[in-house]
Amino acid sequence: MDAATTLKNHDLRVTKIRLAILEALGDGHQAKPYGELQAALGEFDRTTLYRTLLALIEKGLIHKALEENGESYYALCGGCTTHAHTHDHIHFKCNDCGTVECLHLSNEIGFSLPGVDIDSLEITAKGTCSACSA
Amino acid sequence: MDAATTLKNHDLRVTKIRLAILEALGDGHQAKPYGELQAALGEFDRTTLYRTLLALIEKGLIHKALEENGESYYALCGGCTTHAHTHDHIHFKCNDCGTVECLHLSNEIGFSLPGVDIDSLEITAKGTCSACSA
DNA sequence: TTATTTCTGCAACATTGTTGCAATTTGTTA
DNA sequence: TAACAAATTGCAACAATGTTGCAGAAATAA
Ligand SMILES: [Mn+2]
Ligand SMILES: [Mn+2]
Ligand SMILES: [Zn+2]
Ligand SMILES: [Zn+2]
Repeated sequence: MDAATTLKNHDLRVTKIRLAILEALGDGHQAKPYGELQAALGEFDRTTLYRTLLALIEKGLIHKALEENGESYYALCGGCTTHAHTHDHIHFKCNDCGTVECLHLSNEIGFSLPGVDIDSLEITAKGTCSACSA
Repeated sequence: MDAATTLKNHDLRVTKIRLAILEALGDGHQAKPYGELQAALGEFDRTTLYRTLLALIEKGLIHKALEENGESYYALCGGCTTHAHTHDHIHFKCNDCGTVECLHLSNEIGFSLPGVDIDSLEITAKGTCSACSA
C-alpha cells in the first residue's frame, strides 16, 4: 500500500509534507531524531512539521519512540488508529552509532507493582547494535 | 546523615542551591519535574540551577527519572557515585495526579534481544497510583 | 468549477538548553 | 584569622524546540 492510500485510510488528506515524513521514516524499523527530520524536510516551515507530527501521531501513523536530551525520536506505527495505539515493542539505542530501533520481544514482559495499577509500559534498552559489535 | 555531609562525601562543596535542591527532592521516592524545581528555587539563577543539576547527576546524587514532553523529572539517587550509577528501579507515572515514583521491583527483569548487546534498561510504567485509585 | 474544509507558512512569544566570563563564595593553608 | 587558590554563581547572550493565532493556499466534496 502506498503512502497516499495510508494517509487516506487514517482520515488524513494527502499533502507534500506528510508524504515526505512517511518517506523519511523509511521502513519503520528505525526511529529518527527530530533534528534529522527537520534537516531532511528543510523545504517546509518548522511549524508545519511540528503540527504534522502531531497529526500523524494522533491518527496512529507514527509514534514517539523516545525522548533523550530534549530531542524526540519518531518512528512509523504498524496498525495503529486514532482510537487504538498499541506499541508492544521496546526501543533500543546503540551507544556507539546512536541508531534507535523498534524491536519486538518474543516473550511478553509483564510485572506488577504493589499499590499501583499499570496501564502501559515504555522500555528503552541501550547497548551495542549488531553492526557496531561486529 | 545530613545534606551537607552528603555533598562532601560526593566531592561537592556545600552551597545554598545544592542544599536547596536536595531538600526540594524530599525523601527520594518521588521525582520532581524541572518546572517545579525551578519554581521552588526561584531565588537562584536558572543557569545555576541547570549547572547544579548537571553536577549533582555527575556526582551520583540525583538522576533524571524520565523525560516527557520536553520536561525532565529528577529524583534522588541511593548509593550512586561518580563512577557507579546503578538505577535498577522503574519509574511510575500516575496518569491521574501526575506523580512520578521511583519503584523497586521485587524480581529482576531481564531479557535478551537477537543481535544486540544490552547494557542498561529504562522502564517507565504509567497507570493509576494508590492514592488516585482509592 | 465552485464551495467547503483543512492545511501551510509566517509572525510572535515561551521554555529549556548551553556557553563565556567576571564577580563571589568555598575550602585550604599559612 | 587572613590570604590564597579553586570552584561556584549570576548575568548576558544565543540556539533549539514548543506553541498559538491568523490569513492565504491547497485538498477534497459537491
Ligand atoms: Mn517504536
Ligand atoms: Mn528513579
Ligand atoms: Zn550501533
Ligand atoms: Zn495519582
